[in-house]
Amino acid sequence: MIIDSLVVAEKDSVARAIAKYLAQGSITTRKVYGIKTYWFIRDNRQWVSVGLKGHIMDVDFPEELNKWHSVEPSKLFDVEPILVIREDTISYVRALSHLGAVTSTVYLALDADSEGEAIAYEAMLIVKNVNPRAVFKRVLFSAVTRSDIIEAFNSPTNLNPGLAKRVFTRMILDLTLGAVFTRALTLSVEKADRNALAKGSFLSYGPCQTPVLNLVVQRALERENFKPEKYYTLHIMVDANGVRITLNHEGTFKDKQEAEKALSLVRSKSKARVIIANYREDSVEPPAPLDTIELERRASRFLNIRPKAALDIAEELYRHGYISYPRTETTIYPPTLSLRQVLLELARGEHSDYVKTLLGMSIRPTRGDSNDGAHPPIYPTRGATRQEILRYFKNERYWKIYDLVVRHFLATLSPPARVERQKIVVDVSGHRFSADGLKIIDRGYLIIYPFESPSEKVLPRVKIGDELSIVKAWIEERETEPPPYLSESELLRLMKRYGIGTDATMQDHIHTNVIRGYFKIRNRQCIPTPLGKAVINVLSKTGNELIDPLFRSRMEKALMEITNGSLRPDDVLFTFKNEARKIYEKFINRQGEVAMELIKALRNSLNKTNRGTGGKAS
DNA sequence: GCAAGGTC
Repeated sequence: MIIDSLVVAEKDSVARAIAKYLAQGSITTRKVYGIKTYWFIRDNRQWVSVGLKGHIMDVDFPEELNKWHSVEPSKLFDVEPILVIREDTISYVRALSHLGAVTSTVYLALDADSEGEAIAYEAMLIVKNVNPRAVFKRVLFSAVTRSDIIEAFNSPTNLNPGLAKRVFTRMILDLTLGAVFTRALTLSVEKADRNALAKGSFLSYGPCQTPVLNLVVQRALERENFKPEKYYTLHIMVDANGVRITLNHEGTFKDKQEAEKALSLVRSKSKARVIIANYREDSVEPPAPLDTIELERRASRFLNIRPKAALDIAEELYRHGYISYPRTETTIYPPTLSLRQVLLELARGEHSDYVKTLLGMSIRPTRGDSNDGAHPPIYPTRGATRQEILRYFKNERYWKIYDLVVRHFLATLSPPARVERQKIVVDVSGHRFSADGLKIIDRGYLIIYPFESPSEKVLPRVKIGDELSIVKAWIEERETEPPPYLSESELLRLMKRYGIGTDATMQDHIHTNVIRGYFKIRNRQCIPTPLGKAVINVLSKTGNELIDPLFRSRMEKALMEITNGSLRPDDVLFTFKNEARKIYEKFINRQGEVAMELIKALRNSLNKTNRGTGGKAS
C-alpha cells in the first residue's frame, strides 16, 4: 500500500468534507483500527483523509511524582511534565502510524487556531516517529466550504511552532499550578483529619475554576454584608385629558420628614405643569448572529436550561444534522453561507409561514464583531417541526434549544422592531415628577423572537405648558435591596470579560465548581457553599494573585508573547512558577490555620447536605 | 485523585 497524501483533520466531519471537495471520482470509507478514513483519487494519486477527536496527546508528570503522599507538592515546580498519549486516543495513534508510515506528504488540516496548531504538532510527532522522510504541510481554511478548502490545499504553508509552543506552555502551567495547589489544599486537610474528606474526594484549585469561584463568592459576600436602608419615594397621580397617569418624584428621600415636607407642598397645589413631553420613534435592532456563549446565556435566561445542558443538547443536534457546529466565537455570517438556502430549508419546519414572508423580502442580516476564523455562527441546518424533534430526541428540551436557534437565526434576518419611547416630566412648585412609557409600533423581529419583547406601557399625549390636575399625592416607604447572587448568565458574561476559559469550556468551569461542592445553582443563581467560601478565604491569605479574575488573562497575555517571539516558553514558565512558588511558601506557613478552616467548612457542608462533599472524582 | 483545552 502506498499513499501519496494523507490529510489529518481535527474531527471526522471535516475529514469527510475535505474528501468530498478534493476527490476526483468516488470516495471509499475504510476503518483503520476502528477509525473512519476516506480514500479517494486526486491528480491520479491516492489520497486518504482522517479526522481526529481533538488532542491526541496530553501533559503529565512522570509516574513517581504522581504519588500524592510521598511527594512534597512544590517538587512539581522543579520538573517539566512530559507529553504522553491519551488513553482514549490510542486507536487514533495506531491509525496515524499505520497510514503515515506509507505516506509521502501529510497535510495538517487542523482548525486554524492555536489549539489546531498544537494538535497538528502532535500528529506530526506521531507520523515522524514511523516515517522520518514524510513531508509536512499545513493548510489553513476559515470555513469548511468547497472554495475555502480547495484554496487552502492550493496554497499550503508550514506549521507555526510559536503557536504550538504557546499551547504546550499553557498546558504545562495549568497542570503544574493546578496539581501543586490541589494537592496542597487536599493534603493539608488529610494531614489534620484523615476522615474529613469523603473517600475519592479532593479539594481542587485551577487557574480558571478558582477565579470563577471567587466571582461567585465575592457577590455572595456583598449580599450577605449588605445593610438594608429605608428610603422614601414620592408619587403623584394626574389627570391628562381623562387618562390617569402616575409620575414619580425625580430623586428619593432618605429622610422621612423631608419627604413629608415635599408631600404637603405638593398637596397644597392642584395643578402640575408639563415641562417635558417627548414622543420619540426608535428602532430596536435584532440580535447579532449566535455564538456559543450567547446560546448558553439565552438558554439560561429565556428557557431556564443550564449552560452545560444547553451545550450538550446543541452538540447532539449538531451531530444529527439539525444545527451547525455549536462551538464558535463568530458572530458574522460568512459570505459563503447562503442565507436564502437556509431559509428554503426552514420552510419545511415549524415556522414555515414566517419563513415564507421573509423569503419575499430583501434580506439584510445583522452582524456582530467577532470572527474566530474557524467556524460560522450557530444556525439551523435542517428545517424540522416540533413533532419531528420530539419523536427523534424524545425530550422537550431538544425542541426548546433547536427552536431557539431557529428563531434566533430568523431574527437576525428580520427587520428591527419600531417603538415609540415616551417621557413626560411635570413641575409642581419646583419638584419634578416623571413617567416613562413605551409603545410598540411595529413588532418587526419580535414576532419570531418574543423573548426580547419589552413590556408596553402607553402614556397619553400631552404638550409642554399643559396644566394637569393632580388627583392625589402619596409617599411610599421602601428599603434598599441587596444585590442578587450572580446568575449563570452574568457569570458567563464576566468570564468572557475577564478572559477566563474559551467558548467551549466556560460552562465546564462552572460545572467543575458544582461537582466539587464549591457552589450550587438554584433558580439560575450561583450560591456558594461554606466550603467554596473557605477555599477562597484560605487562598486569599496568600495574596490575591491566584484567585484574581484577571489571573487568567495575565497568563494568556504572557503566553501570547511566545507567539510574538518576544518571550521564550522557558521565560514564561520561570515567571509564573516563581510567583506560584512564593505563594505556595505563604500557604505552607499557615497550613495549620488553613486546615482548621477547611475542616470546619467541610463539617458544616456535611451537616447541611447530610452527605459527603468536597466532590467525587469524576 | 491534580488543570484546561480540544472533541463525542
